[in-house]
Amino acid sequence: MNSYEQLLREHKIKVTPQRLSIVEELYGCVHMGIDELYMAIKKKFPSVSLATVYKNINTMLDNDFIQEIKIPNEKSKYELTKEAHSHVVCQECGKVEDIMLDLYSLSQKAENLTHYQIKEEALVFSGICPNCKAS
Amino acid sequence: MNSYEQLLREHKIKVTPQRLSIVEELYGCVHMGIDELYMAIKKKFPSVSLATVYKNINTMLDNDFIQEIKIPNEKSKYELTKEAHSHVVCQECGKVEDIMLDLYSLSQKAENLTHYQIKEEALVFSGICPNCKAS
DNA sequence: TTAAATGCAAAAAATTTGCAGACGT
DNA sequence: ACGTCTGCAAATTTTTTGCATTTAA
Repeated sequence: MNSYEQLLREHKIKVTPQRLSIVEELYGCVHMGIDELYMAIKKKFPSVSLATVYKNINTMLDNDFIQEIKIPNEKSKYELTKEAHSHVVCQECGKVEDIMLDLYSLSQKAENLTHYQIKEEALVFSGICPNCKAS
Repeated sequence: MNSYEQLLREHKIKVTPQRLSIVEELYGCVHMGIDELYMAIKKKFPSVSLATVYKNINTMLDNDFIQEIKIPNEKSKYELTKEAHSHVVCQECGKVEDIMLDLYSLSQKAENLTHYQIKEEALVFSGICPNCKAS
């Protein structure tokens, strides 16, 4: 049993070839949108249906196996769930990168200012990546 | 000429009753989704069409008159453009509040870590608002 | 007067659902 | 064997577009 299977089982998600393809695609800090994912999977798995991708994305979201990243002015992308982190997205090419930042004190400030009980934070920086800066 | 008209003109947006309704609804740190907005406007303006609301939202986004707020697990809401700020959203009732936080040093860190040139930041805290905590 | 906005209906895009057959456990 | 997943098609939902008419400047 390979590690992708293991990952799925740990989240109580039944292992199917289609689901394994999704994990393969997203493994290793990869961020993809539904269409990207669909087309990528279709290459190795031509019979896959878009509906199946949607269903599996929803299952995986429900089981906290993947996360949706909502990006200003762009469509959402998805990633495998890992420790909380923030994102940097390139406004030119759309590339997304993970970034570890300590948001604790900000979160504290937010609680003090609003009296909400803060449970999570979503932080997305937008800018220009080194590649796009060069060209 | 009232202040809503003025606001629109400052952003080079032609003044129409439908657009004035949108401004009235959003004025004063109000955050609303498309449907909410549509239904609110329909009350004072029964003939308004959903297509018009979409078109106007898009025009206003293009002209930087309003901003879209992408919220985890929820539909987007819109607000009048003002100085950069962050948001706190209640996971129970969906209420959104503005919050001023200094993200400068975080943004610097993000630049140092990723070598992106950061242009903007979107920060949304999710939690439970004081009202919902009480009940 | 002229370009742009409106409302409607239709079209397109995005997402979900129902179901028969296939598959995982 | 049982319940779940898949693929397909159809149904919804969301958003955009085309066009005739009205309206703002």
